[in-house]
Amino acid sequence: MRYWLLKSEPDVFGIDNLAAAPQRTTGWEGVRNYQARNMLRDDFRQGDRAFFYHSSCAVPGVAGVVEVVREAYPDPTQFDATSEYYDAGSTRAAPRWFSVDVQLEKRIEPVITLPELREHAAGALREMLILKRGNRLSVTPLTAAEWQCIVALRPSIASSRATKSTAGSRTRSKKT
DNA sequence: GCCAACGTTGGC
DNA sequence: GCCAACGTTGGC
Repeated sequence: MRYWLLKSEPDVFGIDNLAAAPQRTTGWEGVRNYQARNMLRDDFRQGDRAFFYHSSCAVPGVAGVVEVVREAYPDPTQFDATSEYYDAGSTRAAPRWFSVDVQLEKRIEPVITLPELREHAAGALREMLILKRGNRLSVTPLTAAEWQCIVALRPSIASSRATKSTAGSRTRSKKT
């Protein structure tokens, strides 16, 4: 199982929207960056977990934990001429963009803020992409160690579900 | 609103 | 294939 961080602007779609969605599940649509696309399409697996991160807002930070409940399928918005994500250059026969479905597992309250994450920028989160200058990728991988570090910042997260054993699992760090 | 950083585009 | 211009992202 792998770990991820998914960025979203709460003004567009935030943790409140996800909590209110049917089955607390949403398609992760609108990703239009090839590096991010490749991860969604090739690397996301059912059962992977991700942090839901609020960006471009008053309090940037980690607002929830989600689980990947459906692996990659063509992002429907690329075919919708009325969507801001429409891509006239993509076809159903050879779709260019992909989505996965994620389900809200647990809100994180209060949000783990960016300054709080930065407190660990010299330690456990030293390689965390989102803390690096200029990183703009909306989909980034996390190592198991990074995930554990962040989870440990809010003891309430651990109690959200029966702890799955992660013994023996490995998280591959991906070149980006 | 500012600005740094990055990805994409397009001329050559 | 180079690279400057441009648009976007995202924190502040």
